[in-house]
Parts: sequence; structure tokens; C-alpha cells
Amino acid sequence: MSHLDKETLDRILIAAESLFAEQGYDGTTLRQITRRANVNLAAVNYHHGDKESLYLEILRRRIQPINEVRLARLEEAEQQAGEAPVPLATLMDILARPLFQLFGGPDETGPHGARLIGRVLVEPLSFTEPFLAAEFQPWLARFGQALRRHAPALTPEDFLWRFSFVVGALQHSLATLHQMKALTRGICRDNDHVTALHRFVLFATGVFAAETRV
Amino acid sequence: MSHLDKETLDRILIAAESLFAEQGYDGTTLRQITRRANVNLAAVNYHHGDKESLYLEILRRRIQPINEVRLARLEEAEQQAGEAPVPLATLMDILARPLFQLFGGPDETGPHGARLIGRVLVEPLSFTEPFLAAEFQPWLARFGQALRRHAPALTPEDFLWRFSFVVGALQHSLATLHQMKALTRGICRDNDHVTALHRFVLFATGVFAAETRV
DNA sequence: ACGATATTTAAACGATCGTTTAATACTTAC
DNA sequence: GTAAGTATTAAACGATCGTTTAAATATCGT
Repeated sequence: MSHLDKETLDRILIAAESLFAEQGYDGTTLRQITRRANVNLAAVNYHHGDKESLYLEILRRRIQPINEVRLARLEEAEQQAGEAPVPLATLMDILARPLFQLFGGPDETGPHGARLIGRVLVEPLSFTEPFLAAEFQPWLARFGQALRRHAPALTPEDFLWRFSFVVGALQHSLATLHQMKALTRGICRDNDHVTALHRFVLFATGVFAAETRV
Repeated sequence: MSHLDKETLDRILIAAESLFAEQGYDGTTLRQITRRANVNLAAVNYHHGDKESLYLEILRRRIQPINEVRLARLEEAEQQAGEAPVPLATLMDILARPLFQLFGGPDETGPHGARLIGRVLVEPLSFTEPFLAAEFQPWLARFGQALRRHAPALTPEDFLWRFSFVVGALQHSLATLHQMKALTRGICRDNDHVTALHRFVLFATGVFAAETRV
């Protein structure tokens, strides 16, 4: 392999991410990964350590920059809003846009990364739990505070239930956006992240804008 | 084992369902199942065929009666409504109640079944695909028709996007209801299916009651 | 009570898993 | 150009997977 080719290390990451997104962690073997990446079986252990380290590295490379963008945008929006709360639609855009934007990236790997994130939140693995907690907790605390200012009349329970439903809708959308056409009998398009983001922001804004109920 | 004990067959199903719900299909081994069920390793293959058949049987025993109850309640509600459309809250109750009711069943197996259903919809397995399609398609077609009468002004795309978000929220709720306390820092309770159903119906009703937007 | 049937058991099967090894090929620096 | 360091390769490792076998045990009809 000449150095004009993409690095072995990157080819492994790309192949592994797509397979993990399709089949999950336990359902994917290192032999499937190295075969799709066109590298030797031993390359994974040589470059990335063991299977768990490879998985964590893939998650980190996707989630970390997304949460950085989210945090930066949130701070910018708060500074711009001054004393007033950040507009609800802006908050939901900050929540969802960095994720849906994966579908529109320059390469073809974005949809796999988004689908993987959608899966990770549903299938708990003991070795990913500390990482995910550490990665999402700081950002979630900040975001929750900002969002709470928009629903001061809601009880904490009502607020958290609505947030749970919204997160569920977002996660489900990430996990199924690649097969929307089949799921809707051809009415919605596959990987239509622009529409998805638009619809999601309207949907989530409506959820939190609704008045207190019981 | 005397015949006063629960049947070996049932003990396998119960143990397997809880493990599949916790660890997924690929993450669960037959040795884990037989150990938790206190039966011999060969008992699974003897009573249930292979691993895939066991998994499908568990899914069928959960999903089939739920969709039957849903269909019966839907037909009853339509007959009672006459020419008018079935109330939106009634439709959402029919959608969600049979699922959340699993948490309140007589035995302790309900939550595992609900959590498993929440997982199944996100992690596609080639051998479950035909079964799930055949099991959900008839019910979904009927339900979609009834729901559509409540949102005639929405475009088909808008309608399907909202339905996708609602289903995602429902699925996410089933998959995480057992750890709501940890996820909300103690504010919401674990396995609180009564509150969950109540909140979900209000949430989903609001989603479809919202006016057409764009 | 006894033979037939059904179930349980311990042991083993081949296949495949993640990982390691040791030899080979390649790249880079001096 | 040659030595040092890096990367790739084929092969093998022990462990564990789903599944099967054949013997032992339990159950049941008559």
C-alpha cells in the first residue's frame, strides 16, 4: 500500500463504524471489519488495541466534536440573548443540527456515524457506560439549564418526561433515517437530514411550548 | 424437578427474555440463559429448537397478544364513535397502554418484555425482519388510517414525520423506563408505567393536535 | 409393575471468536 | 547503502460459541 492510499488506521475506523452501526458491537467481528477495510486481521490489535478500545475510539471521534460544537453554539446563543432566555427553536436546533449534519458531510461515513449514535443510546454496554456518562453529562447539564428557563411553570417531572420523549424521538430518527423510504412506503426519502432537522425542531419546540398539563 | 415447579420450558423463556432485554441477541449466550434458568445447556435446543427460534418465540409471545388487544380496542372504539373519528387521546391510549401495562403485570417478567420490545425496534436482525413486518403491518395500517382522520390537513410527509417522532418517543420510553431514576437524578421513579402512559398520551396527543406547520 | 415415551444430563463436536506470535516487507535516517 | 524502526502478513493460540450425541433418569399408560 502506498502512502497515497488512505491510512490503514482510518480504513479500519470507517469499516468498523459502518459495521457497528449495522450490526451492533456484539454482532460485529474483527474479521468482518478487516475484510471490509481490506487490511490484515492483526491490524486492528496492532493499531487500535483491542476491540473495546476500537469501539470507544469510534464513539469518541463522533461524539466529542459534536458536543464541542453544541457547547460553543449554546454559549454563543446565551451571550447573544443577554438576560433573556435563548429562543426555544434555537435550543432545539443546537441539540439536533450537529447530529443531522453528519448525513450531509463530505464523505459517505456520516450516516453510519449518526446511525451508530442512535444505537448506542439504546444498547448499554458496561465498558461504554463511564465514557458516555463523562461525555454527555457536562453538555447535558448546561443544556438542561438553558431549556429549563423556557418551561419554568412545568414541574420537574413534567419537564424531564418531555425531554425524555424528545430525546427518544431524536435517537429513533438518527437510527432509522437511512430507511425512511421503506418505513413510509416511499413517501419520505432516505437520509433526508434537512427535512428531518426541520421537522424535528418544529416538533420539539411544540412539545416544550405546550402549556402545563396536570 | 417435580411438576409443581414451573415448567422448564417457561423458565427458559423467562430467563432468556430478561437476558435478551439486557444484553441484546448477539450479546446473550445460551449458557447464560440456561444458567439463569437453572436448566441444562441442552434444554434450549431440545425444547425450543435453535437460538433464533427461541428469540422469535419470545417476541411472538409478547407482541402478538399486544397487537390483538390493540386491534380489538381500536375496532371497539371505531364502532362506538360511529361516523366521527375516534378521539385522539383514545387512539394514543390504544397505541401505548398495552405496552406500558407490561410493567404492571402479575409477575416480574413484564418490564423485561417491554424493554426487549423497545430494543428490538432499533437493532435489526435479518431473521426477525420478516416476522416483525408481518406482525406489525396489519395493525399499523389500521391504526394509521384511524389516526390520519385526525390530521387530514397535514401533508403525508408531515403526518409520517410526526408519527415517527411519536413512535421513537414510545420506543425510547419502553427501553429506558427501568432506569428513569438514574437518568433523572432521582426525580422520576423507575418502572413508573402509570405516569409514563399518562405523560405519553398527553405528549402524543399534543404532537398531532398541533396545527399544520409548513 | 413394567415397557414406552419424554426429559434431563454430562460430554463432546466443529466452528468461530478475539488476540498473539514470529517472520517478512516496507519506510526512513544517516 | 545499510542499519533501525515501523507496518504487514500468515499462522496459530486458547477460549467460547451454538449445537449434537448418547447415556441416564423420570414420567406415564396400561
